[in-house]
Amino acid sequence: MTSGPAPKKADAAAATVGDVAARAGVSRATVSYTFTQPNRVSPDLRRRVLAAADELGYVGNDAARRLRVGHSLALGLLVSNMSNPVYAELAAGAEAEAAAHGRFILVANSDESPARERAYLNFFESQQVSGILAAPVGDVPAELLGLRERGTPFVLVGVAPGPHSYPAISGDNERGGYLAASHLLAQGRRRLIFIGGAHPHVDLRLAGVKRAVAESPEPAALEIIRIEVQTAKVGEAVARTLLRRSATGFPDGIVAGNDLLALGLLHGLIVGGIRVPEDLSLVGYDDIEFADFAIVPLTTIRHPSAALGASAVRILLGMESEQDTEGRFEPELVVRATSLPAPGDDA
Amino acid sequence: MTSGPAPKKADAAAATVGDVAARAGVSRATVSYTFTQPNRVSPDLRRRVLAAADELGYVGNDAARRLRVGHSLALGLLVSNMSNPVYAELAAGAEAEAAAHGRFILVANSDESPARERAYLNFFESQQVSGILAAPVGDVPAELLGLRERGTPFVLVGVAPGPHSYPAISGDNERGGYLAASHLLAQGRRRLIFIGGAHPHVDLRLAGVKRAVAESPEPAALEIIRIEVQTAKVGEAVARTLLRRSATGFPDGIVAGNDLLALGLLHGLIVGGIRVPEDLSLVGYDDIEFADFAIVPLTTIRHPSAALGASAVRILLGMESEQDTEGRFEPELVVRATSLPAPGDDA
DNA sequence: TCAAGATCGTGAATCGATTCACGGCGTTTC
DNA sequence: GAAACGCCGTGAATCGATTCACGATCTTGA
Repeated sequence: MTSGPAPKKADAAAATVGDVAARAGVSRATVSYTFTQPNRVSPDLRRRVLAAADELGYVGNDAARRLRVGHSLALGLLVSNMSNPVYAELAAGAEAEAAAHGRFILVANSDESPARERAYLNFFESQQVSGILAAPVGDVPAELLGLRERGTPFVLVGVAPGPHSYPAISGDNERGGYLAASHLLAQGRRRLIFIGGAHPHVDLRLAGVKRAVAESPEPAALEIIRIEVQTAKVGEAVARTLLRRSATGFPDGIVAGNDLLALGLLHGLIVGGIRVPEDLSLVGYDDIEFADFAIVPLTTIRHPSAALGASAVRILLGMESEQDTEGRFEPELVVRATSLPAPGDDA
Repeated sequence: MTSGPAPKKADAAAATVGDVAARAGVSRATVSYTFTQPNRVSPDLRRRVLAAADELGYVGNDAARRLRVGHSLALGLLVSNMSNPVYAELAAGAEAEAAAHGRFILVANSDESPARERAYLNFFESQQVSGILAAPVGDVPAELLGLRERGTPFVLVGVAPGPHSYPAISGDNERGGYLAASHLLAQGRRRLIFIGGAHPHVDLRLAGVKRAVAESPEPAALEIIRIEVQTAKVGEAVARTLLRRSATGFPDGIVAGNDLLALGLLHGLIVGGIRVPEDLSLVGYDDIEFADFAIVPLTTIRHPSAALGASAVRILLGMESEQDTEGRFEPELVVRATSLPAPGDDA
C-alpha cells in the first residue's frame, strides 16, 4: 500500500513463477527450468531469472510443486519419545545428513501412543514425504506397510533385520545385551535382573542377556521385569519396589533397557541406601550424554544413534544399501563407575 | 499384481477424491464437503462417503489442499539445538497442544547455524506453515520479519518482550537470574561468575544476576565468562580453565546460563578435585530432567518449557493472546545439592 | 394445492509449479 | 549454399482438493 512501484519485496502476496517470469521477461516455463534443470537455460537468461527471483524474494510453493511431481523433499522421522536423548541424537544425525542433500526432516513424536503414531503416519502420507524413518515404537504399524504399497519407502532404525523382511538398520542389540550381562557376570554377579519395556530392540537386548547367562560357566539367576515405558521416572519407581525386597531376593546386578531407565534406577537405589557399585552393579544402554554426568557415572553400552540416523537417510535417498552398513554400528561396552572393573581389567 | 479385483486397498496409486466419489456414487464436491464441512452433507451420504474413504484408505493430498486454501495445517518450530532437553520439552509441549487441535509441528533444528536457520525458514515458507514458533537463536532473523509481511505469523518463545515489538512469550529470565544469584549471595558467596552464551534470554538472566549483586548489602564480585554454545562439553572445558586459576582468583559461586552447561561444569570441577557445594556453589537454569540425577544433584531455576510451547501454539492458533500468559511462567528456584541451603532455609 | 424458502448435491473454475511437444534460430558439414 | 541438426524458449496441459454459484428436491404454511 505504502510502497510505490520500486520495492516489491514487502508485498503481502508471495511471489509466484508468473511474477518472476514477468519481471525477467521470460515465460513461466523458463523460470521453472532455471530451478529444476539449470543447464536447460542459457547462462544469460539464468542470471536474469535468478536476479528477478531474488529481487522478489521468490520462494516457490512446494504444494504446487508436489502436486505436480508427486512427492516432497521431506523425509518423515517417527520416534516414540523425543525427550529420550537417543532419539534427539538420531534426529540430529538424520537432519544433518538430509540437509547435506537439500532435504528436510519432519519429526513426529508419537509419545508411545499408537493413535498418534497412526495420525502422524497419515500426516506423512498427506505430506507425500519421499520416505520414512521409523524408530521402533512397538510392532511395525500396519499403516507403514500400506504406505509402502502406495509408494512411500521406509526404513526401520534400531531394529535388527529379523524374521520380518522390512528394510532395517541397527546396531547389534543382541550383542549389546550380551556384552552388558557378560560384564556383570565377569565381576562375579550372580543374581541378575533385566528391566525393560516391550520394544523389539529391547527384546533383542534381553536375548543377548539371556545368552550370556546361559553360557556362563558359573550358574547365575536372571529375573526379568517388564515395564511400560523406559523413562527415568519409571526407573525410580522400580527402584522403590526393589528396595522393599528382602536381602536374599535382592539382585547384585542389573541390566537396564536404556540409559534413561538406568539413571532413574540408579537415583532411586542410591536414595534408598544401596551402594553402587559395591552392593550392586548397573549397566545401562545407549550411552547418552548424561550417562557420564550421573550421580555415579553410568556403565553402559554405546549405541551410535546419530550415525544410524544418517545412514537411514542415505538409504532412503538411494545412496546406500542396507548391506553397506553391515557391521558399522557395533555396540561397545563403556565401563564407568556403576559397575566394578572386571577382574581381568585391572591394567 | 497378485490381488484380483476385490481388494482395492493395496493399489499402487493413492486414492483421490475422485476415487472416493466414484465409489460412494457422489460428486467430488460432496466428498470434499464431507471432510471440510460435515454439516453441509446429509448424514446418510456422509456415512457412505466416509465408508468409501475408509475402504480405499483415502488420506487426501495436502499439497492439493494447500495449493487451494493457501496454507498448511502445520506449524513450524525453529530451535537451535535439539539435543538440549529444554528444546525437546518445548517441542513436546507444542506438539501435544498442536495435536489436540488437529495440527502438526514441523521441527527444524538449526544447530546454531544461521545458514541452516535461513534454509529452514525458507522451507517453512515453501511449506506454507500457518505459523512459526521460534526459540531464541541469537537475533531475530530478518527472514522471519519478511515471512510475517508475507502473511505468516510468528511467536518468539523464551524471549521476553523487550525493546523489540515482536510477539513473544517467556518466563521472566531476568527474575530467574536474580533468584539464582540471590541464592548464592544469601549463602555468603562473594566471588561469583556468570557463564553463558550470547542469546537474548541468557542476557536477561545475566541482567538479573547483575541486579542481585548490585542490591547485595555485602559487596560481591561478579565476573562474566562468555562462551559460544552452552553445552556440557563446553562446560567441562571452562571448568578445566577455571582449575588452572590460583586460589584467590577462584570463584565460590557460579551461575550457569543453562543446565547443560552447569552439568559439564560440575563434572569438570569435581574431577578436578573441587568440592561442591563446600568449596563452590553452582546454580544452573532450566531444571532439565537430568539435573536431579547429576553426580551432585543440581540446584537450578525451573523453566516451564512445555507450557511455553503449548501457549505459543495457542497464540498462533488465535486461541489466546500474549497478554493472557502474563505471569504464568514464573521461574522458581529449585534447591538441590550443588548449593548450600540458605541460612534462613533451615526449616 | 401451490408458492416460498430451506436443504443439499453438483459442474466447473481455481490455486502454482512442472513438463511435454513444438518450433524458431543459429551452427555445422559436404 | 542448402540441408540437417542441436540448442533453447514457449504455450498449454496437468496434478488433486476446494469452493462458488446454480439448481433440484423437499418442507412448510396458508
